[in-house]
Amino acid sequence: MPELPEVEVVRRGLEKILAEKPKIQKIELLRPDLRDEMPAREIHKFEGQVISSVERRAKYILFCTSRGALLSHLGMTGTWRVAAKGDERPHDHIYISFAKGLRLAYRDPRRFGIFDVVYDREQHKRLLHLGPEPLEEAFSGASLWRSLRQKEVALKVALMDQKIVVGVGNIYASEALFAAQIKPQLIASKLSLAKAERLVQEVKRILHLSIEKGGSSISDFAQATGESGYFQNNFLVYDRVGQKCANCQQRIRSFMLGGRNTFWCSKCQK
DNA sequence: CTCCTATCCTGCGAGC
DNA sequence: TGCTCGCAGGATAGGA
Repeated sequence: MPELPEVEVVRRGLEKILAEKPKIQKIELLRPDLRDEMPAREIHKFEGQVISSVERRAKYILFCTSRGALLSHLGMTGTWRVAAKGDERPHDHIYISFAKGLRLAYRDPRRFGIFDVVYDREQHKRLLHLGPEPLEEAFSGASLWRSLRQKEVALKVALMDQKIVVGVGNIYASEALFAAQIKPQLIASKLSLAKAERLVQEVKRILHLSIEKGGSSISDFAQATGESGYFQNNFLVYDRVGQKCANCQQRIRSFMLGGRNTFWCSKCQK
């Protein structure tokens, strides 16, 4: 489900919920594994710790304490919510309990998510090889262009490669390429510097706009606070096969690229 | 190395 | 209506 905007919106929701820096009373793992086995022994060491901040790196959420952090990745279907006593649902896999009956629940039907501990952010294997944050200045047209020079894959595939830039998934890759009027199947190394500048500008604009709209609520995505997002109403190509392009009379088309459905306008995107 | 494919898992909607 | 099939926001192991 979640690409950078959705993860950032969830992070902000959790930050608000945990604003008073509560102490973790109890962590319950309702099963041993999500995508991977969870390090139960290490996770339970966080009981008694205070969550001092909720941070994000790429599509990962970090519940930070003075002794390290709990790392959460939402996979395709992961959600965090406040679950009062009695509010248990199928596919709830983790409960984190605090004082005053506050309890966070992690629910993830497909279990593609990750829950792990991080002591050294520079060393953790999931964080080690990540590319730049798209909303930071280090991610520029020039930097993207440089990192694509040797890439002989389709531009959309490269844009979704977390070593090139983090946080951009299947929806925002299609949307950004449409906005920049570049065809998804263009070989990445063939992208001109000028087009790279344009693409970076559109990636940043779209991600910012989506965060502002609360992310995209397709299927059952919701913020940690339970509200839904509205950016799905701004999709111009994603999941719009057969509908008219916003710029021309052409119908939006789709095809598989790197195993992922890819949406584009063959007239606008060159 | 780089690139591509299959795979993990459940739910849901399309089509018969 | 009820069934089967294919596909869904991600990431990675393993083969070419």
